Amino acid sequence: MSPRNVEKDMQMREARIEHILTSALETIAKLGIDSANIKDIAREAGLSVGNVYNYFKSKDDIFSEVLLRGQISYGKAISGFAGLDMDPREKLYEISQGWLSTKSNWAFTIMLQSIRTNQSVNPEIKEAATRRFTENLRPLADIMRQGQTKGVIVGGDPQQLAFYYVSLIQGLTLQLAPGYEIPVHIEPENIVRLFMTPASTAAETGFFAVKRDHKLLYKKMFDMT
Amino acid sequence: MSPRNVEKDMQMREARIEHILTSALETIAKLGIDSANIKDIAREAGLSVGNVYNYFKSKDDIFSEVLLRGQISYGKAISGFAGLDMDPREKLYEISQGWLSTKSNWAFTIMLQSIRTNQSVNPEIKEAATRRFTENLRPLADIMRQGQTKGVIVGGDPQQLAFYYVSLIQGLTLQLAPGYEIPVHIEPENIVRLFMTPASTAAETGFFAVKRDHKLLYKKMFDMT
Amino acid sequence: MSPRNVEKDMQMREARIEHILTSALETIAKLGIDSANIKDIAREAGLSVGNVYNYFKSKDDIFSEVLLRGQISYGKAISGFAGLDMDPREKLYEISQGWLSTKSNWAFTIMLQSIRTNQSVNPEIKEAATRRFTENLRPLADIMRQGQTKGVIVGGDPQQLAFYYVSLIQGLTLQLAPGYEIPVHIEPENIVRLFMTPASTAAETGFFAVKRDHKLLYKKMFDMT
Amino acid sequence: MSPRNVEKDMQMREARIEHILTSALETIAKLGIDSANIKDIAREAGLSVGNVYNYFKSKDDIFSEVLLRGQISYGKAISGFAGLDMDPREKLYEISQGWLSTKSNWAFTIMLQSIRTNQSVNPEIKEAATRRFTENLRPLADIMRQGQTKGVIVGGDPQQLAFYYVSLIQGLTLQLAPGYEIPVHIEPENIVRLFMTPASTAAETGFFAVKRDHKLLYKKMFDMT
DNA sequence: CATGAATGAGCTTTCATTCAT
DNA sequence: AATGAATGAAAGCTCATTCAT
Repeated sequence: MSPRNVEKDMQMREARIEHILTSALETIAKLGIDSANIKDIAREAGLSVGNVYNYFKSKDDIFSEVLLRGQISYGKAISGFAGLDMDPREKLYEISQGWLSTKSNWAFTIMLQSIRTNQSVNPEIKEAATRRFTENLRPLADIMRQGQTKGVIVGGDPQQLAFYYVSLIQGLTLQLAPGYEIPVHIEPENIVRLFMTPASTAAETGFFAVKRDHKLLYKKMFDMT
Repeated sequence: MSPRNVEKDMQMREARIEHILTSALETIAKLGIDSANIKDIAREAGLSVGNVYNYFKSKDDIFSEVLLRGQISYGKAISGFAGLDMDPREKLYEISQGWLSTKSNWAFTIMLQSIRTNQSVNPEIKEAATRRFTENLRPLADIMRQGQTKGVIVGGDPQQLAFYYVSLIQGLTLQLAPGYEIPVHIEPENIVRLFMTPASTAAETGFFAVKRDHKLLYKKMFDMT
Repeated sequence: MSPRNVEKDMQMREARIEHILTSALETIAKLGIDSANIKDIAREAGLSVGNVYNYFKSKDDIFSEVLLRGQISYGKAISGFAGLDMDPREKLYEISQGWLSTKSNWAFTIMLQSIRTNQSVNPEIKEAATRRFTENLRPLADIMRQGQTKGVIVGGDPQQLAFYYVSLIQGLTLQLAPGYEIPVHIEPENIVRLFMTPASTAAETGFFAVKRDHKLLYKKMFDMT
Repeated sequence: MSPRNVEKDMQMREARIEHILTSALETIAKLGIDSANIKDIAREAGLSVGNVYNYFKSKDDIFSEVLLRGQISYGKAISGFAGLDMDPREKLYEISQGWLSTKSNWAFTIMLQSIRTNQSVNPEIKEAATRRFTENLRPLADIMRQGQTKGVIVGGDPQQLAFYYVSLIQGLTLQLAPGYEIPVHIEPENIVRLFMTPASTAAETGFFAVKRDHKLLYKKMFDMT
């Protein structure tokens, strides 16, 4: 019937969607979420403005989809770490290191805040974004609990600890936004140490010195899709 | 005509400026930084749109002035704490408690990020905001150092610790943005404990139970302008 | 306080609103309802596009307001006729003559239809327009009833007769749309005769020949606001 | 290749064209003439957008073709009635009843008006639509004349009477547009009575009570293509 | 200083039409 | 013929900023 390969079309379409989302994220990372408009995103993607609307029904749709995929991807990565047989301290280290070294992550953080606090955004989208954020705390709380069981992570409500950890990471992420850097070093091992028990900290001799291709592991987790 | 009148005029003008800035902050807190426009701010201030422009030359001007004054005020408050003769842990507790309990503080955090990452904002303004942020780390680092000297705060570069602390507080502040709350408790004493030494944590028996009108103290510091 | 005359401002504002509505009607009459856009209306009114939005919140708002005022005005005129002490046949004649001789009335008829049948229009607006149309049938039915009582108007449900009469007038109105005229004369007295009883028609000798400044009377009724 | 195939192709093509036109009319009837776009029409027809352009060169082309065929079909039906050996009153009754009971006829009326009043439509198309409308008055005038000869239809210029009759029917048709109904009954016999002579009306005892499958006859006339 | 009407650039979105496959 | 992705010209609307009063 159709002179075109339907299956290939579908694949192309999915690839385009992916491409637009990537371009949107990059545009936000470059221009800031306020200045990033459809024209810029389309240009970044190498498409016409009108064509973008063949794949997404609105700008909000694009933005919330970018955030959605980021949150899902992040959630899977953290869940992956939670399920690994590895020192919980090391898990936190890997997560911190991986997240902070990925250039455009601050854009995700900004988007999450923007979507949650912007009055003109559809309430359902806001609610969904908040809910996914909350859900993503769970695997992190699991890691905290694992650490507490082993006596290497400080006591207290694991979910609250997870919340502090995530807030700290997000806060730091924002400081890493391009343009004007803050002249203070960020060292993942020091971040983790804040959550470690006295004994654990004392005993730890060169724990973090272990060589490992961190990025690879983190990336691997992210690709556990 | 008389010098008295001129002076009084100046005071009136300064009061107006203050009032507009307050209204701007409240509007942002209410509507989000994207939706807050001049008309809204003018309405909140009870002024006409045109009249607002008699006091500020642009919207960006208002926003960066709001941020500027917030940063200065915050800096003074922290410096005030740094100079006090008080247990450093208590200082951190007071600061955490005070900051997190002030409703519209998340708006400052959003503004700082918005100004720093928005491409259309004047680079000088961005640079200034970043610089002031960095400067405000110093008194906090002083408090950290005081704690380290007394052996109650964990070791490491005090400025880095201050940076982590501020990032954590800012990250938490964002989660407190109105609309959709995250169902996790935030307890200032637990935040401070993350930065305390083993010994300090162990010895601390009911340390934070001391009754005090925290808000009053924090407010007092903030009003040291 | 205000250096401007507030009352005068209000009057100006009302005049502007009126002016925009008139311009909108004229634009529709000139270009057709499909082609009439805000830019055209603004140009016709001698205003900038943006300024139009200081008086109306949307294009639909303008259109439905035009229709609303037209319907109200029409309703008042018909009610006025219904209350007059005058031969009902003459009332119908006046109404027919007056309505058909007003140039832009076809635009009202088109608008009513457009608003009622356009899926993208707010349902409340559609409902309101339909309701007002129905309400405006009543005074016309009163006139029919008056005629029936005097034995000069044919029998049957007065409201149904009114509905037929209005539909006929509206149908004719549409044929009068500018551009390409239909080469058939429209004679108000013949229209009225369709609704007259045999006796009434027979007895009528030169009834409609009576000289009168019809337009004046009709206009007068319209201005009974 | 063979002549047979060419002929069959032509038939297929004509069937497609017919199908698209029907789909266009249904889409307009469903969504209103403003909202009906090519994508909707193509979907209704079960074709791709691009393929529709293999049969029509523009949207206006489709619309004016829908109207053209409707007008031709209507003209043939009326001419058919004019040529029948039947009471003229009955002819009018059949026409009224048939036209008003066909669901999507209001769409034709709207289209006629839209095309005639829309400035962006090709003038030739507008002129043609108006001309055909005028031509279609003739057979109706013939029916009026037949009635006048028999003394059952009121006097006056037959063409003018036909014009009134058509306007009335069109006016009523618009009121029948879906969405918000006007709560007034429409009774075809009452419509016809408006055009009947006193004697005719008096003598008529149960004239319209004659049972007949009206729709069938009307349909039959319409299919005289 | 005070007002809010006025401007116009810029944004998001729609859609008839074209075109590579 | 058949497809739907691609285009680009508009449309509606918003809003920071200016300006006559």
